[in-house]
Amino acid sequence: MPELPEVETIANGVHERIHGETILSVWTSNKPQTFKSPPEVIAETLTNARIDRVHRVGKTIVVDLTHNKRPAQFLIHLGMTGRLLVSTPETPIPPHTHAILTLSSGRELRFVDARRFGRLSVASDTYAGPGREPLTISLEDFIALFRNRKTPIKAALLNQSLLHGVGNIYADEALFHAGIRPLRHAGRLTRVELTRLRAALIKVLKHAIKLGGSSVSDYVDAEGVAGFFQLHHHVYSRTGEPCRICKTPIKRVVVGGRSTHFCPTCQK
DNA sequence: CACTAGTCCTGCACGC
DNA sequence: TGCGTGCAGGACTAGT
Repeated sequence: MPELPEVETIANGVHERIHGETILSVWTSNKPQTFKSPPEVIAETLTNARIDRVHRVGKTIVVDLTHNKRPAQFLIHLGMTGRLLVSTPETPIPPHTHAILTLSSGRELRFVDARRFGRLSVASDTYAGPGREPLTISLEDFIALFRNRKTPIKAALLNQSLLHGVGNIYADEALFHAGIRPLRHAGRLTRVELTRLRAALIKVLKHAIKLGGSSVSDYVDAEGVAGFFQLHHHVYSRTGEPCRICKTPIKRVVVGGRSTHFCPTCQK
């Protein structure tokens, strides 16, 4: 379940491996829902394009291209199980491979996605994402995002048109560190609470980026996102286990259709 | 417009 | 051991 820190680490790792290369050819699978742009448009845009930079906007990996001296972008959303692999052609093609880009070095960039929640597309304009970047939004803008919202703060944090990049894990962790219950109405949080929430969110995201950054090679080349499973969650997926601060059992509720974890003592 | 519920998809944990 | 069941969730759609 790659969220902002995972996507950023993967994008950086892929950038280091393949920037400057030219895409020689493109193969796509026949699973239509994987392709938000028509596969033939994707192939046309990518073939003979040079890869200038691989970076992240929200949860989307953005590949900046130059094609016939004009800019273009290849957008990769990993969904739940999407993986980007830089492989040699001799490496067996894993099941659920949906796109293969042959690069000028002879290697291949492969998109593999078992559950098929991932999406591939191309953009001619600069992709800006659906919302605001959690790591750079100002405090005043952050506070304004939640003003008058009646939805639970957890649901608001998952709303990508407000902040993009935050998913279920880091929403729960940020609310824990801010001491705020996930079912609180977003619009009723005080300035002080929202100030704490923004700080907590930035802290957990940056911490996760730091941990992931040291193990890039593990999951770009090899199996899945192993580097992230060692993350030290305080609440996520710890239902019934003792709170790391006060030992109260962590509770699980469903908010916005997502499982949500919190400490009934530490979070008010 | 704001918000919620349902949908997609497959691997895996779990229970008998 | 092996099978069946249910759960996981990001983003989109349809409905209130």
